[in-house]
Amino acid sequence: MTPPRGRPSPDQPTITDVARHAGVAVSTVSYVLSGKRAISEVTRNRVLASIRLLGYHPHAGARALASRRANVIALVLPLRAGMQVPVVMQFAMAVVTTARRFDHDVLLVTSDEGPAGLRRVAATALVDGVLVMDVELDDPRVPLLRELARPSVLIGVPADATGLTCVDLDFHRAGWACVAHLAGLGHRRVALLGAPTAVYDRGTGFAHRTRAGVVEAAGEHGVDAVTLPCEEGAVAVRQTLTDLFAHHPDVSGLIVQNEAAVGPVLATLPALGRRVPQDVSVVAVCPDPFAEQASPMLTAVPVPAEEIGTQAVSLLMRKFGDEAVPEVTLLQPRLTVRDSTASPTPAGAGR
Amino acid sequence: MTPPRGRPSPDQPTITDVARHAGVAVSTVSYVLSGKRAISEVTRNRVLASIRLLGYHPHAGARALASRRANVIALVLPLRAGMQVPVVMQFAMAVVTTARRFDHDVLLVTSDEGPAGLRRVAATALVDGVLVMDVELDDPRVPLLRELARPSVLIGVPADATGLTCVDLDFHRAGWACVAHLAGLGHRRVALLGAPTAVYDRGTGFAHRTRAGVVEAAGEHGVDAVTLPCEEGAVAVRQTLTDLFAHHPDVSGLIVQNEAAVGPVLATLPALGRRVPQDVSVVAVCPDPFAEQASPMLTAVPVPAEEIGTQAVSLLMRKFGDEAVPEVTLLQPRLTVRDSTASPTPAGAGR
DNA sequence: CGTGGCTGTCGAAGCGCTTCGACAGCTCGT
DNA sequence: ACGAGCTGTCGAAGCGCTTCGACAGCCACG
Repeated sequence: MTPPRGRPSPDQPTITDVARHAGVAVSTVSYVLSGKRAISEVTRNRVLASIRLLGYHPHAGARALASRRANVIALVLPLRAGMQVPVVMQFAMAVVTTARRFDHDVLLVTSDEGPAGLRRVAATALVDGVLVMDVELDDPRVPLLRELARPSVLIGVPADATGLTCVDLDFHRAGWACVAHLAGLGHRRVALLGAPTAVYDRGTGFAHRTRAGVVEAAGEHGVDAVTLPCEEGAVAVRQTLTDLFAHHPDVSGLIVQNEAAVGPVLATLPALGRRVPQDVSVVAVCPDPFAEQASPMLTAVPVPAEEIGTQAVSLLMRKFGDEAVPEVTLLQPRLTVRDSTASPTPAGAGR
Repeated sequence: MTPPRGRPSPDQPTITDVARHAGVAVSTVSYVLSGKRAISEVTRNRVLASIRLLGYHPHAGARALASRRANVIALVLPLRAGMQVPVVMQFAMAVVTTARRFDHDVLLVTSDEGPAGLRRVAATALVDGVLVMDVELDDPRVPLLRELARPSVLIGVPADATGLTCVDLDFHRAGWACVAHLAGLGHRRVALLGAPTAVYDRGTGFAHRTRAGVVEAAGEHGVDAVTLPCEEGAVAVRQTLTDLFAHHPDVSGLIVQNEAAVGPVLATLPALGRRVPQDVSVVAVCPDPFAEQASPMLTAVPVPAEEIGTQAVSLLMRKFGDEAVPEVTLLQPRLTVRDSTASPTPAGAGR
């Protein structure tokens, strides 16, 4: 008997309702809201009062249609869970928060939709611009981004960045700084426990760059550096460390860039008879909270996920405003010294 | 000399362009796309060919305006980083993936916008419905959700769920199952290492429910259960465990529900002279990957983040279709036995 | 052979908003 | 006292799409 779905609520008020209620033209209401033309104090107040009273909110679709701006940006995140999850999350939050400050919303897109996902959201004008995270050195989305009608900002730097806008931590320098720190303490043999093999194979920039930085710094400082991938999970980490010390018993400095491995590494070393930092020093490349919650607290180069997110959004907004922006923005790493690094002890060194 | 921004690209094609190119009416193109009216095979093919040829994509805003459906849902996620980050991520990914299967996109909203954020996205018709995660027992957003014109689904169950749609793991039973498992193995004294204090204070449902389940099961099985909050970080965990064993030296079963604490707990116990599982059995409530990567592999009640996400989206879609859905959907926990639990050894028990 | 019911297509009326050009009143400078 | 130049407001024309009612042509039935 009752209709399938009554409309008990007298539908959301539209700008027309507001105009009628305030006794002005629709366009006047629009100008009050956008501020694009001068409106007298009294009229503005009358309109604002009506807006509040009626509980008016402009319809996003209509606005997007008429103004050709959706006020939404897309954020493309890697779905591959496990790895660097906290960083991704932290980053995402920074993006949303910053976007809101610019009066934009954020549409979440997963990497596994691939280039098609990008094309879809861009072509349908669902979003005004795109933020792509976890860009690989030779990423299939890069050419697409170049020809896309909408601005984009990449997190991570592909092999060829011409015509793009990229933001990232300078991982090369980060790796470099870790080695420099250890070398400065007197360590002569260090090892990089890097990302999982799959990450290197994928051609992920930050993994390769860190390694390159480590190798370069090792050369400059005259220390031996062995670099090896490191899978996730306590068992895998233990295996990796065991192997490492079997082949290189005199490694006294460890650089860990896989945040998922940080905990297990710290847990495993004592079990292997190596104390931190007396027998082996550990430097991590990971978010600060991680480093501070570890025991001992870790000397680390923090990954400034938040700052990267903020920067990325800001750059995108500047592009919306047709400003010219640099192709590559690399944030400088700062190494924070905590309790996990020390000069090698003679005993440790003599092992 | 050049105009501020030339329009070298001949603007995206519109439905009108497609219609003209295919020699049909605009409405015909629309019907081909929506399938809401019968279109002859030959016309459809002609239209589809034109669409492909011109690279046409319907304008999301226009579509939303005319059809009153944005095909976007909002996902409200807690910003509080640290805690259960992987679960949140896993969940978010499941939501996006499932939403895409229903041809919807996902707008990311942070909890810290509070009720205002919800109101905004709902009132502007930016989204058709809302998914709210991390709902507290007495959540300020709940009343708003009740009166909102758009459907919503909550992850987590507030104190009063009438008129709402909620999905969650049955944490009460999860806690219950952990105790039952330990009791079955012969443990007589168990402890719950719960969420951080702040989480209980916030009135977060799952924390309270798990504890209640633990307490109830303890009563039924005649075992002693002590429950205590547990902060994050290796140091805090060590402290908590030390205190625990100081006051309750004969606890032989541990239930850990704070996933961030799982690693540290496993690392700390041996250091405290308790082997797992010989001296103390450990059951976790955490995502499966975590449990499997730990060493030893953990007996655990997995948090089915993915299934919850999928369910939540499905329920929301059903509500879009005006279907009736249950107010509360509780997923049943399944306890997976691995290597971290065993019967207490006489020696261990006699401690 | 007329009539009723399909099927496939069209045209037009919006959806709610932005923006452009027009223009009524004013205020000034002369 | 008069036009120039402001200021503040209005009306109307879209933006690109969906959807409703109309209707031409066709088949089949009695």
